[in-house]
Amino acid sequence: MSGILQAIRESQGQMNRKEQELAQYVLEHPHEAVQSSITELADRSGTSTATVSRFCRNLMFKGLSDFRMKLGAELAVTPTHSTYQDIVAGNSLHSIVQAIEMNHIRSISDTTRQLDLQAVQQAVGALRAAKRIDLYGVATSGIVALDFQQKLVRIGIMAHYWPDSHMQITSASSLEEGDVAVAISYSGDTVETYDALLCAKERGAVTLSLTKFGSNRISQAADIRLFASSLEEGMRRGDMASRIAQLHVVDILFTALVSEDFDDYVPQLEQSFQQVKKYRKEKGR
Amino acid sequence: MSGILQAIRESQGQMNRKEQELAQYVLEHPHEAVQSSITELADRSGTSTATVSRFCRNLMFKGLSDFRMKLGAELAVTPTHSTYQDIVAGNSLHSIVQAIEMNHIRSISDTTRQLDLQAVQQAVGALRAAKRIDLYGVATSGIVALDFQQKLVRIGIMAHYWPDSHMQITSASSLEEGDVAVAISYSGDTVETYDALLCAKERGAVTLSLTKFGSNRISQAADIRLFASSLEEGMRRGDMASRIAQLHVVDILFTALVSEDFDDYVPQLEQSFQQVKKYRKEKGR
DNA sequence: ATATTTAAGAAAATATTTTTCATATTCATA
DNA sequence: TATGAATATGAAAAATATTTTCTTAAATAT
Repeated sequence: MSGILQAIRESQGQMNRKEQELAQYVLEHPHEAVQSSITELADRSGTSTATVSRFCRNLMFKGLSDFRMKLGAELAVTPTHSTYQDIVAGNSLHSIVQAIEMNHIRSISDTTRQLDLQAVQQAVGALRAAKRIDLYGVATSGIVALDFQQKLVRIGIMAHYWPDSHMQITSASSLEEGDVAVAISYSGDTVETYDALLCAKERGAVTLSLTKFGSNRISQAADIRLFASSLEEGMRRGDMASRIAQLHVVDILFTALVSEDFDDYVPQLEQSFQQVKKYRKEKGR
Repeated sequence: MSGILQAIRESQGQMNRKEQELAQYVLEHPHEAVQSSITELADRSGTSTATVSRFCRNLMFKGLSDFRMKLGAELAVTPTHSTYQDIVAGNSLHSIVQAIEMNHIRSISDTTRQLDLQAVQQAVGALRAAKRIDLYGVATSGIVALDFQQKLVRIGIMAHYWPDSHMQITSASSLEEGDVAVAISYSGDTVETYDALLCAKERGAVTLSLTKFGSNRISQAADIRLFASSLEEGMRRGDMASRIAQLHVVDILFTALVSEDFDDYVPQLEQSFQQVKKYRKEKGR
């Protein structure tokens, strides 16, 4: 099942009654949904145009056309890698390997399909302009934050990540106007991460979120929202693919950043690489 | 090139002057074209909305939205270029996104292709049998190690990762026979990681390596060798894909481990998930 | 039981797309 | 070269589609 449909299914429970009905219709007839106009969609799902419009906004799309475009793109993807596989007891090693490969590849391409390039562009602009960048996240998302920090530091950007969530807030509280705070959370509901982001926002920092698709507190609070698609519910087995998808987005951000200031950053990257190498050599081995 | 773009190029010669100009714009900026409204498209291509509308009908689409939908769907299909893409200065955001997607997907499937299932099986056996598991790695590979540690701890396995490489050796020196030491290093040459692995080996631990493909000191020293493929290119820009590939292998190991002892581990996973949730709830939000 | 909040559709306001229509341009022919 | 027919094109009108506002109904809290 597609990342967007999966996201709809996951958040269906939190929706209003009519939106649930609409969600149901979309889940059952995704192809019709992508092709019909708002009136048709409203009629067929037994709702109203207003509800359809709100439904799309609530899912964090820019509107119906945006929803259509992105779902359409996802549905178009070749059915070779199409269905996410679940992993259960006593699977053969071979089937496990295949399932994981499929899930990872799928979540990377789903994430790419629904990526909002304008939001990416904005994010890159903000990151470039920032004097300082703070990263927030815990557990699996903390690892993604740490990864991003490493990359940023390597090109000489002052980026901070504290594994301790109190320190995350402490750090947020010293941000200044124009700095950037990046909140990473699969669910988009992690309390600690949300708090740190709010604090950063109060300080006047530009806030950026990287969460799963759909509506959630963290992305709602953020100025710039990025989404990583993933499949599974509830983060139990799920954070494997979601983490890969998040790292994928981090790589895109980072590469775009480097690409924009190629002449500044690439020598930096090269230098940090060489310095580490040299330091290690001198230690005598 | 996509079928629709190809068709446009082929019939471009027979078009009216303004439609040719529009066709040119679409050929040069297909992604902008699918996203913009008719007014934007008319403006950017230096034509009028009437021309845009007619253009679509002339190409036998039902209208602009139909054209958008179908071109969008075509563009969405991942181009299956088999070669890794390099990222250079001033790339368009879109080409960056495509290149990264391609590289990541490619490195995941390459890694899967060359994975030695017997080695994986041995690794899983050793990990299951271990009283304690030590993980070694620095920088990007340290993140992979940390990720693996988190996963193992979640199913109740005593796994250690120290970001400090002296502590890695310290930890290694207290391993015992039958414990497992996992060394993660893209190059396979990282001094600190190598030292920790050697130390673990001396203590009688089963040693496991996760490195790039080919011969390198760390994998030579290890009892069980796993390889993650990636771009060659010396680790500077390459470590994006290599890290994804390494995490992919980690996921395979972890899933295989869980799958073998499903009834023990899955409740553990579930419990650790619920405990975190409960603890967070109690904090009152 | 009453106030307050929330949900949802009708209708109004916007925005988008298509069609019509008037004009400009090209091309063939005398 | 002049003339008329055919075609191309954009402005504006008409038709559609989408979003927002406003009102009422329903749910929830006080």
